Amino acid sequence: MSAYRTIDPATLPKHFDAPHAEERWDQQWQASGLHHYDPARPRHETFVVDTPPPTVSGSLHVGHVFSYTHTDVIVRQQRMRGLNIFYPMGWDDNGLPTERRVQNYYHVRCDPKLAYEPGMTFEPASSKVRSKPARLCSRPNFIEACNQLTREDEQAFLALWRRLGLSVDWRQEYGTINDHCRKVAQLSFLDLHAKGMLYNTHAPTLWDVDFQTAVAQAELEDRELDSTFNDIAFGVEDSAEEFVISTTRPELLPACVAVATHPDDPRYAHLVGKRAITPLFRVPVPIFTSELVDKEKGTGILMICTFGDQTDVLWWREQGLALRQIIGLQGRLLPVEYGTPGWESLDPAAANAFYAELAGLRADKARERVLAQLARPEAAATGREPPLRGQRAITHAVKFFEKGDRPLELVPTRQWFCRLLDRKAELLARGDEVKWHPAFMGHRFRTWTENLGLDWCISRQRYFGVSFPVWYRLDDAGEPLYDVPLLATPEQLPVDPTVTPPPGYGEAQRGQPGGFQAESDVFDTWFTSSMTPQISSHWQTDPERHAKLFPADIRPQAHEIIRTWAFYTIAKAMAHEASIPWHHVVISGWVVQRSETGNQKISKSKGSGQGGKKPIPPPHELLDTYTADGVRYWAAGARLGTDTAFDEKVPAGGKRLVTKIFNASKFVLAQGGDVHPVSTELDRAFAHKLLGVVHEATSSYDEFEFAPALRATETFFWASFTDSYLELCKVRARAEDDPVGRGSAISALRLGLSVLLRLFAPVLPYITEEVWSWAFAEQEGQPSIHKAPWPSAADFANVALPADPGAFDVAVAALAAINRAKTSAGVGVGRPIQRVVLAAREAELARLRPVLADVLAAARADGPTAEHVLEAREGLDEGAFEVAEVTFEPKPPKPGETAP
RNA sequence: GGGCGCGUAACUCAGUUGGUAGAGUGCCACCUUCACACGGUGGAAGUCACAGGUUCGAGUCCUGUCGCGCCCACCA
Repeated sequence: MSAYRTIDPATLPKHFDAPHAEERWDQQWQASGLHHYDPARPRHETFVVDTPPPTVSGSLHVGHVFSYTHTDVIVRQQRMRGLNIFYPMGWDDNGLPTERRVQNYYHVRCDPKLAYEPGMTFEPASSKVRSKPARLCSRPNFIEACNQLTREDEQAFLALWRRLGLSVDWRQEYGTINDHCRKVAQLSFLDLHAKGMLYNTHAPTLWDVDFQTAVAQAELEDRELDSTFNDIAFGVEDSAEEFVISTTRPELLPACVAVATHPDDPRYAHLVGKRAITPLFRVPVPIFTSELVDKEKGTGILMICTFGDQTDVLWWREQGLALRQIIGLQGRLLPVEYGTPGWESLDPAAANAFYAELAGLRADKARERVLAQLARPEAAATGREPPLRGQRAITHAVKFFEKGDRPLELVPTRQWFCRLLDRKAELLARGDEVKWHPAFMGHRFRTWTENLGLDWCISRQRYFGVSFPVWYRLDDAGEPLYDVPLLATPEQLPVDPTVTPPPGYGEAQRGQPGGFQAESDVFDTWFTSSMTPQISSHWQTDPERHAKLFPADIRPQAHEIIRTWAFYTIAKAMAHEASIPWHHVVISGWVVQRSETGNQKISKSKGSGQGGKKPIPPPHELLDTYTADGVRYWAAGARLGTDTAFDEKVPAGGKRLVTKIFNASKFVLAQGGDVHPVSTELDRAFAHKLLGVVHEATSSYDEFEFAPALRATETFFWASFTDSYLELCKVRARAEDDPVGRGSAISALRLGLSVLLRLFAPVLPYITEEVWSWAFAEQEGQPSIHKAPWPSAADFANVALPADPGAFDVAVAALAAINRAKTSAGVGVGRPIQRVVLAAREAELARLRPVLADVLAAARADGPTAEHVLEAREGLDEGAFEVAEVTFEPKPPKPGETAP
């Protein structure tokens, strides 16, 4: 007969040394290749994660820890199911956030006109340096600075991820600006172009005047601003009549090209077809009707300018209106001259005099100036009264670039677009094909797609990004021919067209008539990010790998980027391969901070500590205080898609759980003896109850819902395992005179601990691995718990069903009744009992008898002279036990004291 | 304006198909107990936002109202 191998608790530390264990196990896992993807195994045995590449902007916050833990918990559970895990990590290092951070950190600005300066170095800028103008550098130098800083930032992220225990296969690491990702993005461009989905055009585009770049619809953000409705009188051509329009943007008056009213509005019907005369500039503009005009808004008649909003663009196109662009790329009013073609005026001299006061001003300053002008009588288009007739304060939503500080303008520029509007139905169908967790998040995708109003603008006038693999031929006059772009060949990629000439051309022809000119724009970062599944699968470069990794299984992400990352990724997979990019989207909520005014998101850009409450500590402090397992416990407690208010009590509870696991494990594994099967009724009933928890946790994980699984496991662990079962079987586990009962208890304790450790392992990788290594690694022949089989009915195959599945709960209830009696008598639960009378209904007493010996032992009512009486009392509730009478042994004297 | 989610103990949150309201923290009392005082036992604490409805029975289903958050639309 074999005996259990035991541990000697004296050889273990008093408390779990989490920091050292975390470092030791992380190194062990890296060394053993535990997290490595095995390309030899087939697709159906593989679980593929399309990990979100975090934006490497330097600030790490608790929100990162939260959502990345979610993914890792899911991944670890899948690994224990025996699946071959593909879990990569990328760094989203290109794009505006990086440029902005580099500008601030090194106090530099990119000037694309400068020449590359080899050997230029970048140091963090001191406050002294910051007080001077920023250093200018060439585009290649600027990109070097970006690369330098992102490398540092990536190291900080990597260190955090490792400590948090993310079971990433670090061999699959990438940065979105690296050669591989640039190549995939450029291949995507070539494929979309070949499929006819791309076009470039010169048209009014959403433009950020600070960042000097176009932006896409998906990057818009509405902000409520205070504004003013200004009532301005217009004249009517060949008439003394006037009418009043309302506008929030009087500075666009010089760009007015038409006036519109509703077709059913009797107030202005007589004006339709005539020409209006603008005040100040006295420009005649057509008056027409449109269903889009709201009769109730303002005065019911409005001016159309190039361009105040999207509706202006629509009317401008439909009506073939004039283009009078006055807002320049930098957001200042451009010089114009009335009296020239396109700028007709009834009084060009006066118009030019007024406009001269405006030219060069920023839009906001121009607004004040125009309003001052409109208050002057000579501004009127007709009559003598000043045209400004009234002002009303309002608040209204204004479109901003989500990263920007000034309202967006609509400025005609040349941009590249990807056609999406004509494929909405297919996009919606793909969205339905994907399973969203939680399901209601699918609505966001649907709403966004249904309301899409613009094709995807994919070009950005920035520097640190992926280049277009495009050049344009120059005609004999040196003008670029945009309609027939020269494309790179796939073999050339990745390519920077500003450095490399197009196929068939020499560098000497750059910028020469008859030669070529590079496209200097870079891709929208989402153009690259939307390829993360293909970046990992090596789409178009490794078909075998691609087939094994695409589509992925899960896409974990946050809900605010459903319209960008999820949407564009679905669009790309649809366009390239008529496929979905992944089978499941798993959405994490936000970490929010409570405040008087409501909940605030812990923002990536703003950092924590908003809202006047105690700031949330940065991740490394949380890990120091609560250990990696404790912090993971906090994150794993949140249901998918649900926002969570950060409360330090929760990770503190996680740390407490870790300590409890440590101590309970020491106790269980210290119990030794000959091996016997689980046979005693109490042990069988305990095991049976645990099997129910296994089923519950497993079905939760089937839906990627780790929180209910953790909750069920934890509840059982505290209430049933440590507080109850350990107490109930403790005496028998040491009984020298009952080898069978003792062996049964020890087997059940070990089974319980083994199963519970494995149920906890995805959430608490460190403590579970630590305990596993003490005994189970050898016993089960599996060195790491993270590759041990996920608990199932197979673990209980050798445990016979209990005669009464509820016997365990009956025993717990009886013991609790005795504990109640001890507490109300003011004695400790460890005090031995002389005599106890336990009352319950006869049915309960019958169920108690098979487990009575364990209950009495746990209650210390099993001494040689102890008495117990079971008293049938039918008046009690079902399942209830009551102590009718109890007397205790006298308290033994403390050493040194004399007995009374 | 439309949609989605949320509203449960002082705080943070669970609550499966409708069947006597739960946990952790905090609070109170007691207990040194041979895994653990980073512990244990017990206790107090809720008009399940509000109002109707369906039902023998509603935190749960239906309708409406209020509050909070988010998504989308409007943006003259």
